[in-house]
Amino acid sequence: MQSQNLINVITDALPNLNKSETKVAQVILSDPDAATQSSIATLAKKAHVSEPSVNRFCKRFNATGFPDFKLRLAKSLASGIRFVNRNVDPDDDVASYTPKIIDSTINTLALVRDKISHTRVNQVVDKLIQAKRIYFFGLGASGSVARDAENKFFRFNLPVSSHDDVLMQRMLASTGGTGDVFFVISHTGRTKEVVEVAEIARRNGSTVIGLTVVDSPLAEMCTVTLDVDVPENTDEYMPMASRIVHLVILDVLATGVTLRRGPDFLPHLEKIKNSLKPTRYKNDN
Amino acid sequence: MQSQNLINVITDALPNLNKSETKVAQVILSDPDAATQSSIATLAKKAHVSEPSVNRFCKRFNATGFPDFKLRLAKSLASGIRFVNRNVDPDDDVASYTPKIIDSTINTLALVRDKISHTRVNQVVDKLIQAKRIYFFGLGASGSVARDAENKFFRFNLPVSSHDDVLMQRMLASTGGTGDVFFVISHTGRTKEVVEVAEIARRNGSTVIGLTVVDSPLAEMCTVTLDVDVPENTDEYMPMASRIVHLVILDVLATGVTLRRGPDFLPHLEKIKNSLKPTRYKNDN
DNA sequence: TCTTAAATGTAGTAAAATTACGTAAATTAT
DNA sequence: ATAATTTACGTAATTTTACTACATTTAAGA
Repeated sequence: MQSQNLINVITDALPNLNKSETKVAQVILSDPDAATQSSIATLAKKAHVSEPSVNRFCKRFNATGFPDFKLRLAKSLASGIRFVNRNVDPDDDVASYTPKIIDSTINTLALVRDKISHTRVNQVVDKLIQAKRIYFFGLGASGSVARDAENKFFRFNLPVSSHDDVLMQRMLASTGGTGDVFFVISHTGRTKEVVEVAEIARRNGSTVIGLTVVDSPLAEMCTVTLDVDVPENTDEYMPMASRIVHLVILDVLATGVTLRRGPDFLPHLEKIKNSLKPTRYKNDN
Repeated sequence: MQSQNLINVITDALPNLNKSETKVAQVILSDPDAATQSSIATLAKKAHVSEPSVNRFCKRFNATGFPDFKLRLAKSLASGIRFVNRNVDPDDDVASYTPKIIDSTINTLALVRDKISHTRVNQVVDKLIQAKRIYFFGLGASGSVARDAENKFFRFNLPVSSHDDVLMQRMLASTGGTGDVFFVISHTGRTKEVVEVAEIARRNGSTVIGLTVVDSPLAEMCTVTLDVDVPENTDEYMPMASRIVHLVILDVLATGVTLRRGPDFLPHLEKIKNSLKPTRYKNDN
């Protein structure tokens, strides 16, 4: 993997290096932080090798040159990198598992940020803008995602509802038609009931949007799919990141819709916000 | 603070910079990763300023010079996290607002990771382990967080329920007692109804756990509070990050409980996982 | 409007990194 | 063992990059 820690890479490569490269490696490993702040000349001196040797050393590790190498070394040294991609151990204490779980969520989000299709997002926003009515469907953990989505989207002055009852979902899907958008959320994309509901809705001419996994049965059934390629967690201790990802994607969609509505729509949002003020103790925003 | 992220520092300083420095800042913030790989000349060209201006800019941020500045920038960029705290503009397109929203969520999570009190997390896990029964309470957006929590915690073979009905919450709070844990989730910590419910539960001898804001009326009412110091979003376009944070904290708590239960408990979790297999199309995990 | 200070740019200089090339060491084949 | 060939390493020149000193412009204050 590209994001593998440079220091580990160097340590691993140590036995395969030749004389002068080993000298350079040792100097860097003995004080990587100092290395990031030295010039090629001082480093060469410290390692008792020539400058080009240091340069060649850098290129061996896929850097374009010495400055690039230092940059990558600096990134490896950054504090934020700590727990990246590490799983929770059965004997971890709070101070260990807390950042691990949060970091793992952060990494997943970063992945989604870089991979999500903007075209698709746009298409979905299009559909949501055109909708006369929106239904959010989800079962299990996706049920609360659907509910959260309802809480976000009712603000757009549209009939919106969320459902986690399979029978209810079937009935609604079969009564829907043009102008109705069924927004189906599924962590696996393979739950039979969910796929069937999507099929029913589709057959009746409704728009079906899927927030689910690439190439899943559900994805194939939808008008547009926002397929998220979140790595499946095999670890028992690790929580499901897809819920979080789905929520954030719904945030993105809601923002997309708000922007399309234009600035004239903002007072309406403000009104909703203010409606809650009397329910709160003072010193509020 | 020294470990403060350079990008945040630049963003904060933005209003105090003079013309050419602002130009430089904008170019760097718009693509920090590119900045770390450019020479002072190319950066100066991009920002339409002279090279010494870039150099002065770097020195203003306590760097010894341009290379040192790039190094520090690189560290801030480590682990794929862009800490940029840019807001969504009314005329942003998908490609702009999508990463902005995800980055903002990531940024908030990173903040929580560094600030959350491990002692408190431990205390809450203690209480949850000892609980005979757990009620998750939340209104509005926190309602779906509560529901998600229920979906996670029922796996521990405990009577668990979630409620978003104020009357129901009051009744349950007043009938509770020792061994009952009321887990109250609130974005603001100032919703009167919620604070009252917490008070009722507390009076009846139940344990009240708050997932809410520091120094809020709710926080003061609780046996233990996990107070999250998530920056309030004033921007209309920006989604509420606290929901996500709350969900992730609940992930952390659930993991804490799982670990305390020990390895003997894993087969039980496995059983629940397997129970869903028949509901899915094949080729599943 | 003049004075002064701050901001920015120009041009020259120094430093750093890279390349081309040559020599030395090591490896292989004879 | 020694010649041939490859690989490793260094020297020196070149190029790129960063920095400094100073000049010019712009803005602010009197």
